[in-house]
Amino acid sequence: MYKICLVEDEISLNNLIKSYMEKEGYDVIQFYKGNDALEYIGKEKIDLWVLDIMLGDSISGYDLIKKIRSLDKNVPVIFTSARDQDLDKILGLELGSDDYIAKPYSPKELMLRINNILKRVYTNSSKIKYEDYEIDIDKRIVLHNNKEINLTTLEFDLLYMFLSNKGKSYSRDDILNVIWGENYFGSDRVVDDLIRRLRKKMPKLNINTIYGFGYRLT
Amino acid sequence: MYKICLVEDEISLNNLIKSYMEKEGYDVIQFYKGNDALEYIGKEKIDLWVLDIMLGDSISGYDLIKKIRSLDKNVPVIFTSARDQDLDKILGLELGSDDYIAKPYSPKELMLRINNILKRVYTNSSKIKYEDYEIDIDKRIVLHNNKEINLTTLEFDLLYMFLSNKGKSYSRDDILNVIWGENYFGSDRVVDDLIRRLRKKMPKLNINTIYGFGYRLT
DNA sequence: TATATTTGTGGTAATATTTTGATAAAAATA
DNA sequence: TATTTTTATCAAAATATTACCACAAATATA
Repeated sequence: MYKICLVEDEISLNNLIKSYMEKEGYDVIQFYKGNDALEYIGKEKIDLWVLDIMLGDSISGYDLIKKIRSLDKNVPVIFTSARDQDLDKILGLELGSDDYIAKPYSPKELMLRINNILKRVYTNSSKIKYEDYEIDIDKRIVLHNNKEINLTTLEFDLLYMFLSNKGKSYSRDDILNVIWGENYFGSDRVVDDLIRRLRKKMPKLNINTIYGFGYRLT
Repeated sequence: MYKICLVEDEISLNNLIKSYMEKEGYDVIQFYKGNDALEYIGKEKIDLWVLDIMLGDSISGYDLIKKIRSLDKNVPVIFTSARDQDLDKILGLELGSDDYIAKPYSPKELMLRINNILKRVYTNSSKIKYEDYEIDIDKRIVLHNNKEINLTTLEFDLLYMFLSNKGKSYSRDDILNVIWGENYFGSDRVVDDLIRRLRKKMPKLNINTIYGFGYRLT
């Protein structure tokens, strides 16, 4: 069950939205005052925030998002506001904010957004297709005919490196730097073996060997 | 400044994505309807298209891509879709430098893809043309009539040396230093043979022999 | 802590590339 | 033109690189 924290100073609107949310099966924490919300941040794990920007209070939605982001860079946040300038400002400073909605809005519209975002963030994510493979970057899963191929961390990192720049040739050093990091000083034979393991698990992957240089995915 | 054309019929998603794009500094043309987009194609130069496949309209993403490709074979296109089958179909018909992202996606992920593609296609364009040859430095491949010519590491390095300073004359020692490095002390006859091999694989390359000195590409 | 999984290592086999050395061809020189 | 010097060509030999595997070490998991 998702836990949503709702911060809205218009009491009747706040209560109305809360009951909609509960009807959808969400667990709702509600605040009417920015101050109370500010104190609450970090106390419990929240799956989604709905923040009004103007809170008729010394604390605004801006202050809240700052504290939220300092603790969690990814949790989705929906802003609501009556003024377009506020939304522009939020978009200017936020890349993590997943949505905004202008007031006045219909509760139904808000609920649609909430459902979408929760689905997007928590259940679905970005996929890449290659041959018969379906690679889910966020979940770090590879499917082949709907069957999961179990890749280790290094194997997945390597795959991702190849996919993020299809066709590019990587030298052994490039690969060592990307996968093992700058301060790895072991043998570069590990690259060969990692390549071998990835090839074995994903035979349809077209990994070319560039003799004397490195590898590339075509 | 890159110009992106966004075609998406979900109005709120369209607007959200548009503001993300604008925040990244892109110039955005947005369409909610396939028909409007179809009419627009060709009117202005677009650097990247983001097309939803299902447009809830008589016109679909397929129709758009067809017209786009008839005018420009290379412009990058990102497709979005809620259905895997759609992506499969697109994969079947499209070979360009495209990308696909399944709905629902996070705006951040889409932005990452966009940034990557634009960088790859426009700034990081490491392609050099010479006669019928197309040399891609990053990929370390050479194409001739879209067919790959397989060069070894030394051969490619030599080619790259010539291309990075077209017309310059290189002595054998120059070449030994660049390709084999300072601490190679074998015979300089190896240069001849490497030249021979490169000439054989790329006959249209105009490598002149400078009697008593070395070689140059004209 | 015990167990399972993942990652690194070293050796060998398999491959691909480069060098060598011999000879032919071309260019310069006298 | 004859001679010398330099370059082109080729294939076999030498070398370098990569694939593969089994096991050890390290790391994560229960």
